[in-house]
Amino acid sequence: MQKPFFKKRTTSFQRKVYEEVKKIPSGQTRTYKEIADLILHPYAFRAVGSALNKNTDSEVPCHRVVRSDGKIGGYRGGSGEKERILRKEGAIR
DNA sequence: ATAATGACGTGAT
DNA sequence: AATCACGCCATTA
Repeated sequence: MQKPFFKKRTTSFQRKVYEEVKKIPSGQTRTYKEIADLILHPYAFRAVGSALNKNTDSEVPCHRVVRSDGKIGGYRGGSGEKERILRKEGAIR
C-alpha cells in the first residue's frame, strides 16, 4: 500500500534528503556531508541535519547518518539510542 | 523580508 | 586529542 504523500507537506529539499537516506543499506552509514553531495547541495550539510530532525517517517533510516568527524551525531531519540541501533546493525565497532 | 535556529564541517588554538 | 569560533544552508517564526 502506498502511504499518503501529502500528509506532511515536505519541501523538495527534504524529499531529496529522505530519498537519499532511504538508499543507505543496513550495516552502513553515511555522513551528512555525503548526503548533501549526493542530492547536489554540497554546502547544505547543516540543512540536511535540520531536515532529518524534522523527519518522523520510520521508512527513513536517519540513524545511519553520522558526522564527518567520526562522532555519532544527533538523533531525535537521543544519540545513545542512535549508537545502540548502529551497533546492533553492525555499522560501527 | 529579516532574524533566529539547528541531528554539521573545518581550520585554528 | 579536545575545544572554539566562524561559516554554510534550508526552514521556521
